[in-house]
Amino acid sequence: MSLRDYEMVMKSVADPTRVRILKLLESGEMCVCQIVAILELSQSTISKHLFLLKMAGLVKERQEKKWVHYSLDGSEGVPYARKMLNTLKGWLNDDPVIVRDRKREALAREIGPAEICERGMTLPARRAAACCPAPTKEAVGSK
Amino acid sequence: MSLRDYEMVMKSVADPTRVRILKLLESGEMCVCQIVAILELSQSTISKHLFLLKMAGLVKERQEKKWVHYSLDGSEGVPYARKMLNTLKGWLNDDPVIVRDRKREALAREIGPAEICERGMTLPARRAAACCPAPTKEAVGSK
DNA sequence: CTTACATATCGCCAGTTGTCAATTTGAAGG
DNA sequence: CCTTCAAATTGACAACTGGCGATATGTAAG
Repeated sequence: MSLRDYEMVMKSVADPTRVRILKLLESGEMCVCQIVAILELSQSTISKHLFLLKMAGLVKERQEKKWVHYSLDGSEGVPYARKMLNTLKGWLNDDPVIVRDRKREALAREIGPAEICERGMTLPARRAAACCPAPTKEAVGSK
Repeated sequence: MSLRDYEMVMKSVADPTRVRILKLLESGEMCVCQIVAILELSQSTISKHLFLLKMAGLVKERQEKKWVHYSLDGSEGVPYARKMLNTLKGWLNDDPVIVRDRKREALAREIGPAEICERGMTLPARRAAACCPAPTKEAVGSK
């Protein structure tokens, strides 16, 4: 609750990659492999960032089967983290990078961790608009 | 208003030295030499930090005679800065480092920029509690 | 016990950051 | 014009940071 804690929280949220992760988790918990696939950074890099976010009290983890799911924390006892998570929810929502991440996030949530891991932690091309067995429409040319 | 601006503001407030400066300015504008004297860092270091804070929209400057006075900015148009300055006002007020700075700040405001600069940007010893000629003994243990 | 696999950790490298000493800038006064 | 002096700028250097590949860890399955 002193300068040290403050610094850890603020340095955590000041990094662009970490804030991207936090923005992803705003809509619910997420598997490590999903985050890797969305952000297109190496698995070790994401893992390190998640560790720092956890240390700062910004995220917490939950293990299920062989996947680890992260979600926003901001519990009592970490007032700086709590406040910043809340503030962040109203920020950056129309930033181009965040918007792009959100599109990939939607895709990642659709297909789930299992398939993402099978694909080597990648998303299936960039068909955010229309996809594989496009049931009714042939809206392929949109964007 | 995008990730870039966000990053500049957040990295600015994440640094311990810069947050100490911001906390000093909460009680009013302050001359560069006063900040140097209070924080006991080199003049060039303080100057660089002030530059970064200014770039982020967190402080503004005002020239008077041969001194430059800095004060909190947080005007419209820099929403991140504005919000963070406000949030900061409620934070760190009982942190030991900040408390110590505040004591030295009081002294620096008493004697003013002119005398501080004459003294080579230093404060007259630490008589915040009791000092040099320690007149009576009872005031020492107040803390 | 061994294999497979998702995640964590380690070691390394390049780029950034915070600090200081030294110098430059620029305004006020002689 | 020249001096003075507060503040800004520059250059150097050590420390820290964010990225990656390689390896270790731990869990689930065979």
